[in-house]
Amino acid sequence: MDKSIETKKRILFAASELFSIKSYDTITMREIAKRANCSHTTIYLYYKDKSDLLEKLAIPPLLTLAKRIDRIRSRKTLDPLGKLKVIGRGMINFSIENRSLYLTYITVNSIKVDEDDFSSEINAVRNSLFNSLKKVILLNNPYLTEEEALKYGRMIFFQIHGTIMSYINSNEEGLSIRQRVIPILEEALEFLIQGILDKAGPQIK
Amino acid sequence: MDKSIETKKRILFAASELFSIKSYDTITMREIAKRANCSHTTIYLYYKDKSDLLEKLAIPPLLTLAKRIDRIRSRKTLDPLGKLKVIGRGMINFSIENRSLYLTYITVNSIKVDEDDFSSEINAVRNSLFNSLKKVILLNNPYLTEEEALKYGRMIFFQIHGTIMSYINSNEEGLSIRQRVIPILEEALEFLIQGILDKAGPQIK
Amino acid sequence: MDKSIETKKRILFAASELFSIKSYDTITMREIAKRANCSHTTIYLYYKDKSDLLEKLAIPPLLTLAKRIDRIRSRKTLDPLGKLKVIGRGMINFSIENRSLYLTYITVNSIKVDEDDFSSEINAVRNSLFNSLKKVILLNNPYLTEEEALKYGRMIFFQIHGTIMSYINSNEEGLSIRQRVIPILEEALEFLIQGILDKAGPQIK
Amino acid sequence: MDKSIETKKRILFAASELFSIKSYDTITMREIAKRANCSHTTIYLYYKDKSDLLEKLAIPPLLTLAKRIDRIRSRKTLDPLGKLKVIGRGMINFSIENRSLYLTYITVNSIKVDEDDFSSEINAVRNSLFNSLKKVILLNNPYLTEEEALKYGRMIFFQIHGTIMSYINSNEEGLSIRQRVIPILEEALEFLIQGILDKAGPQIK
DNA sequence: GATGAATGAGCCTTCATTCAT
DNA sequence: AATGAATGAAGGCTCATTCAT
Repeated sequence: MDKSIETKKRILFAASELFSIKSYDTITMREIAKRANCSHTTIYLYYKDKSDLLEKLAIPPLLTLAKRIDRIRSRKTLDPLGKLKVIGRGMINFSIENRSLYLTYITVNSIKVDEDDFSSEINAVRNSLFNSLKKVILLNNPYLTEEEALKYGRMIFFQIHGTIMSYINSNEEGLSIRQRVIPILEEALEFLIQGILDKAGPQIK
Repeated sequence: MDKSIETKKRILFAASELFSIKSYDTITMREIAKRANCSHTTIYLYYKDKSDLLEKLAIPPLLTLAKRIDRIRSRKTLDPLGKLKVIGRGMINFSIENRSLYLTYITVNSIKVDEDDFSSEINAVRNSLFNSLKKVILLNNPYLTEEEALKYGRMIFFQIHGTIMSYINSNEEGLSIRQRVIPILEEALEFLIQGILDKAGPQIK
Repeated sequence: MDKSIETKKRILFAASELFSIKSYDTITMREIAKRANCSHTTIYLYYKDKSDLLEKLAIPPLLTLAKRIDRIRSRKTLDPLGKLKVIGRGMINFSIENRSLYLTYITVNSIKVDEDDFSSEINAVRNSLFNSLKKVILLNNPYLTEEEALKYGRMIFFQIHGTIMSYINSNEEGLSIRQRVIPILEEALEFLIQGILDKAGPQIK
Repeated sequence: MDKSIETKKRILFAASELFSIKSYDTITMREIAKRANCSHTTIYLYYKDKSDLLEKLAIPPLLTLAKRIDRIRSRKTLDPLGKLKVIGRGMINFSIENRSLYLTYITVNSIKVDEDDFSSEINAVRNSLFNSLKKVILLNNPYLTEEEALKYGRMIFFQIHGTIMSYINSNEEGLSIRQRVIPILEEALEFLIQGILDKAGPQIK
């Protein structure tokens, strides 16, 4: 019983390691098995098939990210802009640690999109992510209409997403990416928030 | 003669359509052929192999885009911010028209990067694109150091890129995308440029 | 009219050149066409298909060889052993000039053997060749029974054939082959004929 | 375990059968598989690829033959000519039993000769075979120079080789071949050895 | 609980061959 | 008389997946 659980974990871990450096299509079951130190047939004991394995793999980190963002949002010691920066950094870190999963969530490229279970789950998480972003925007400028909040939520997301996409498929080291990219993102967030404050909240004054 | 050219085009178009929704590895020659309404062997009449097809597919539109941006940059009747907005709109239009390819250029996902010919060509164009962006930034704020210009060039690019990536894999209509996305992008560009002016050029005042 | 014949010839020549350096399977119609400076479809104007081309190609040289051997056999200025040597040399030359045809005749490997027309024609020629050999043996020792003549004909043929097979698939230069191989063959023929004289014709004495 | 070994053998056998009647290029993996009563993919379970299969196929029997010849050479109860005859018979038997492979060794037809591992191994064995032959010749006439021994070694080999080549691609029964061919070969060997003795060793007298 | 054995589907590519001009 | 366009069949090979133990 114990052993079985351990094997299952080893497989998941091996797969996640691989998914973090290679894309879905280029990963083979045998490769995963090798890393997990078991036969490739053993994988089928625990996972229906390759895409099942990916789902199982993908959901938890996504949830983690969503939770993490939520937690940041409600942290009291941070000012609204600070929160946004931390979130941005969090997403960058996440994208680096889960390189090819990130792509998977956003560009549902490789996964059969017709498997509703999965894409709906993923969509749920994605939406919760958007929502968090929107809420933080509202924290920054509480006078925004719902519509404006949505719009600026997207704007911010686009900036973060674009940043991430610029390296997501490269082989660059995580550290090097962070050093290069985080300062740019933080400054961009400052600018954007400033713009949002200036333009959309004259009444604050 | 006529017919042959037409077939070649059909193949190219089919491939580009597919490349717009799937990654290199998951696209098969037979799939392309089916879409192009010809036999998969016919493809080999016009393209050496799969990777050749991709190259042929990618380079020309990229060049067009680069040229277009360059032309905008040197237009005299536009103020610097206006130029940036036009460029942003241009890239969005391009990404919609070549939904297919945009991904390919930026996320060199699938292509064996060790094939120098290709990646160098693509990189060249990509760099010229970056450069144009940088130059327009400098037009907006001539007091920037080279380094700052580079940094803000990237920042702007990330915003545009992120915007584009948000729909590039969807099936949404071009018009609908434009309506939804261009206002956000233009406002974002305003904010960013404003930030760049405020922060990096206090001496202007 | 003229032109057509010329094209046909060019094709045949190109094919024969190729067959002399490569094996049937590795030669492609396009390759032949290229060498013949015409389209590969043109070949089908003159030859039913690839194997037809080979047949047309194979018979004449074989006939030539058979005739040549016959002529040698009836040359008056040569003693019987001399004739055999000249024949041996002739076969070696032939095998060098028609490297891959030689193989084809003897090891009917590549050609569909069920095409009776061809194999029968080839067999006919092959038999006439054997016959010539037998007759020369009889010239050397007229006291042989028919059966013995057949047997020694084979023996001689085996020696020649084995010699040829030793280089037929190599890339060695014709000249080098000749220098290396002809002396051995001639001496072998001497020995064999001597043996045939000694043993099978004591009555001559 | 047992089963796997059996399958592997079946594949090897099927391949060898095919190699005995067709050339490397014309044999397909699927064809082998059909004969071996398994899927063509199964072959890849046991052999890296087509050429690997051929290697595995070729080396062992060749080694066996080389050893066998060596053993004959050093047998004390046989006179030199007798040894040669036994060797000749051995090679004929071998070629009949491995009809399949004989061609492969000698006419390295099909194998990419640039794969050094393989051709070197095969060449090694082939050379050892030649050497054995040479040594037996020297046993017959110890007064030969090294060069002469080499030359006569070849001569003998050509006779044997030619004999074998004459039936190697036929469907004739082993027994029938032996009856037809061995007497001829033995007599040929007698003649050749006699010639070698007469001519190359006058000093013996 | 785990695995070795086996397979079918499918991929890229080549080639002889036919069709239409 | 000749050719460019197009194709089906086939080949080597890989991979996810199933079966039997």
